[in-house]
Amino acid sequence: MTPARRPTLADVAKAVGVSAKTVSRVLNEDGPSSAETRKRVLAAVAELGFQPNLMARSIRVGGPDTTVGLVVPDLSNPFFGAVASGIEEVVDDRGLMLLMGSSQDDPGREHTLTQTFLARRVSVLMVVPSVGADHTHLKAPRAAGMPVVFIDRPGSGLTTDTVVSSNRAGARTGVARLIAGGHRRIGFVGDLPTRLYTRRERMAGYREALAEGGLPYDRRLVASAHHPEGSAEATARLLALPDPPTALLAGNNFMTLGVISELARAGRKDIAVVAFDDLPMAESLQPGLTVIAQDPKTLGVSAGRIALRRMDGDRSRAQTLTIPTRLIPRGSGELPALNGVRSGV
Amino acid sequence: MTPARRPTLADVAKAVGVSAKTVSRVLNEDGPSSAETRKRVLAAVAELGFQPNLMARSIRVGGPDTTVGLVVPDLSNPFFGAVASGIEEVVDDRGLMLLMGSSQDDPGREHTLTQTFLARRVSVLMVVPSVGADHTHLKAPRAAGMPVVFIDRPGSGLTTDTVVSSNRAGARTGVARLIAGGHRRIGFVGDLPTRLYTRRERMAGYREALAEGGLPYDRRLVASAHHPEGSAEATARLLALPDPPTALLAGNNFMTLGVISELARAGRKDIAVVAFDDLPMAESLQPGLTVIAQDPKTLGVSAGRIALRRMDGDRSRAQTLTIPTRLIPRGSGELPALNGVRSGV
DNA sequence: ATGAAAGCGCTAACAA
DNA sequence: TTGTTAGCGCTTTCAT
Repeated sequence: MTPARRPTLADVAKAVGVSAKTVSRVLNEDGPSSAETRKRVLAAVAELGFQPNLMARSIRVGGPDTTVGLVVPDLSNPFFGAVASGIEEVVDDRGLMLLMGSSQDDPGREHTLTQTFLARRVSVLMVVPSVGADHTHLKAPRAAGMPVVFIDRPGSGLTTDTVVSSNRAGARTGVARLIAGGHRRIGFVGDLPTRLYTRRERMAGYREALAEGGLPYDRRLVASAHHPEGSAEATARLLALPDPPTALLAGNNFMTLGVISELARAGRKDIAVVAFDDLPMAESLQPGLTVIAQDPKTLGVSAGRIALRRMDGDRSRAQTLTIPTRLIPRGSGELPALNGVRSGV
Repeated sequence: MTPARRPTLADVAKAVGVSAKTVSRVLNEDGPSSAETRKRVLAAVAELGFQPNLMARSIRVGGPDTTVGLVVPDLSNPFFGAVASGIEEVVDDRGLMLLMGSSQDDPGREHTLTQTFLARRVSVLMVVPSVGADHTHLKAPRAAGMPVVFIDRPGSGLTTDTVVSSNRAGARTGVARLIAGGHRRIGFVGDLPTRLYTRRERMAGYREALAEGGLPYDRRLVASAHHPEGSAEATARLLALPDPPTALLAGNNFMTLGVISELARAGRKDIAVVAFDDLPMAESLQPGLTVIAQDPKTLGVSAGRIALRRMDGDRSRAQTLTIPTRLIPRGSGELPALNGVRSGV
């Protein structure tokens, strides 16, 4: 059997015995219509299971689609899930939906995705830029009225609204805490690539704190990894140094998993840890994990608000909004520098 | 200044001095075109920053939109992020994108979302059904060729492809493990509402295991909560019973957070725990958390594969696919029933 | 209060 | 190899 064709406005019109325009009027509460016609039209709509074709509507009206295009590196990363949730919360009231795609942090994929979004005439484009991606192709659409917002990292080749976390200050605060606890050798386990904006900023904050504490920067105390497994290995290497760190800064949620896992495996309860990003069971670890919490939902909410303002005609200068991070002390960052006392300068 | 209008196919055609159809041919690699024209067309496209309007295309071609509509309860829940990621992985090759919306487990919102998706003519509709939601309105579109897949829970009022986890067997295996360890009083901390499919199934598995182990079902050992905080309180109540459980089954990831948090707070290392859903730091807890791991990504991948098969014309009977869960022993489920020996029958 | 005709941006079908 | 015409499903404009 051939599948039943989806009914169109014309089908409804024919069924009722009126013109298509009349049906359109009833459904959109456009011009006037008699109670009688209205009733019969609605009956036919229900009867036929008619669904107006929103694409056809968009075409005719000429306006943009009712979607927000969002490019994230990884759909399964809870951080970006929270961002998406924040965006949705804000744009939902305006009838906008989320069209999402993941770039895998690949500039090529990111470009393909943004092009597709443009072709789909999204109302708003939001991007978590990949390292090495260029965004010059977004200039014209933006000039034509489509808001573009960068999230979590600045974009390149386009000046537009941007929402990021206070990465540098957060890292500095966390490391300062460790220094205040007496630690003098503090390691940093960061993610890759090292050119990644958040990595660079957190690294910068780490170095600032060291400088402020009068501690030397020792590049041997800095390790990097892609995955939790790599992070665990990196942690092991750091602890095997002749003059090992007594405290660690974990650079993001994945790095933290590796650091914690290795410390647990090695039974090293003496190593202080401050971690970037809060994690679900952080407070149930022993000791509890001291974190620099980001606020991904607020990143999304802010991005959404800015976009709506732009859609409402705000033509002011592009702004960069920095969402504060928050140090949550839970124990692991408050461990005294016992080893530090022994092996320090 | 009035924003520049986005260029259309006609604009490109005029700029090059050819017909619209020729431009269309070049861009879609439809019929033949001379190398010369092709070059000039592409130049003009780049020059004007032309982006074909995909919605107009869809309308003309008559086919569905190139999107997969996905309704999940909560975008920020990593479980559904993983599901989404699995779907995307599969449908990406076919040029399909994810259009997502969250229902907050509200049947009304779910209905609105699915209606919007229908109006947008999504190629595929995937839904994690809310308790109490009805899906009869999806019958016609499905008959008209739009695949509908239920994920994680069965839908209602529509027979269609469904992908779920082996909730019952998983729970049974987990509880059997505890019984094998000598536990005779085993509590269950489940989520709400109790009518939720996954909750019911896991509860059923819990009871099956008790029965198989020759243990009585004691409803006082069953507690429920919405949030981790509630789960923590529920756990405390269970442990305060005159004849308290010596082991607990945590019903999902949020419940687990509460259980673990309360046990840590109370310093109860003697309570055995098996938890539904794996969690990032489960192995770093002390003892490591024994879990019944679901495979949300595979849920998504399977749903995607089924949908593609349907799009390719598969008209076979609707199938229900059950994705296995996997018990991962890490210590917390292997604790001996010390209290059980003392206070058991 | 309702309808007829034109057109949104694009492509199928048929010429040339 | 290229162009012309018509039409997707809807809404705008202008009549009636």
